[in-house]
Amino acid sequence: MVGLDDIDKKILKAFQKNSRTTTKELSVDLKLSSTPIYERIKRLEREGYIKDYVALLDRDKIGKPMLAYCNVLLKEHAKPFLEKFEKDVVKFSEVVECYYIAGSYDYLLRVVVKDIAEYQNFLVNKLAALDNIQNAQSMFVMTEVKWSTSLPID
Amino acid sequence: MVGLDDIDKKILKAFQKNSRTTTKELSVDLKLSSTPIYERIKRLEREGYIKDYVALLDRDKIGKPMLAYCNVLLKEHAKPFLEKFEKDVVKFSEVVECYYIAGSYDYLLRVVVKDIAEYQNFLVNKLAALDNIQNAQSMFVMTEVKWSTSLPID
DNA sequence: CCTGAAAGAGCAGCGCC
DNA sequence: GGCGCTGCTCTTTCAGG
Repeated sequence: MVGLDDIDKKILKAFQKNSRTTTKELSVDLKLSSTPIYERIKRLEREGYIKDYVALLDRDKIGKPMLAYCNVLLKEHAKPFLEKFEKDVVKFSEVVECYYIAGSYDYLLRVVVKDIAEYQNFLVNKLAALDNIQNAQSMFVMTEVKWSTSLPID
Repeated sequence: MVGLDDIDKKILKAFQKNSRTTTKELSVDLKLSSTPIYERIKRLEREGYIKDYVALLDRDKIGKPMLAYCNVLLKEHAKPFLEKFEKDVVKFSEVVECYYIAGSYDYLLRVVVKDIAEYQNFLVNKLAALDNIQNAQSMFVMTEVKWSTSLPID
């Protein structure tokens, strides 16, 4: 992590928790005026340390309380088959994350749905409807013990 | 998802993509003045639809390019054992997410680290150092095919 | 539940150290 | 690098339909 001093790191840590933190607040905490804070933030955005500012919503509140992870094993593993699967799977709105993984399966999906019926519909009519699916194993989340978009900053 | 009309949903969708969207921009898109937009946003915050505003950072840039999911199986499954494990695991800064799951394992962890060495240190000196760990199976992410904090809003 | 205006707060640019 | 000033934009409030 070359190119970041302690002040940059503190700005990033603060923004990971709450991106509405004002330059004024930061300038008090970090004992600087707001100009250098402002310029550091702009630099962090420009150089790509900060990718996005987003609102995090409550799954229960917006009617998608069910969360599952789904391990997918393909039949064919040549590159065109992987690309086809990836192209198809990213289109499903239920799939909010998809990873190509090393391990006993090929892909890991994070799937957000309303209920069991919607999950089953996803599995049967969408995922399994793709060709090249060998096997899909679902892990239903019972408890979200920890969830954070904050990355560790040493 | 009772209690949300189309305008609310559009605000939430916009904010999931970019929380810096101004009430002014929204007021143009949604053909309203900024007052109702503002009041709707405040209501969505107050009622908990919007949980947080955060900055999303680039893992590579901040020096944590390696991502793994780790399935954990415990030895003992009585409630006090689960609670003990959860209490311990949330303390690890590498573990950014932890789910109690139904399936062949007990927990699924999202682990963010610098490299293999840091992962091994996590696995051997932190996770396996807890008592009650029966087995831990790692899935290393090779490609992040899709990643989004945006939830589907019907 | 909305509009429009007006005050308040924070951002962004500039000259100087 | 950082400071302080200044204009500008967006947020927030409020009177009125």
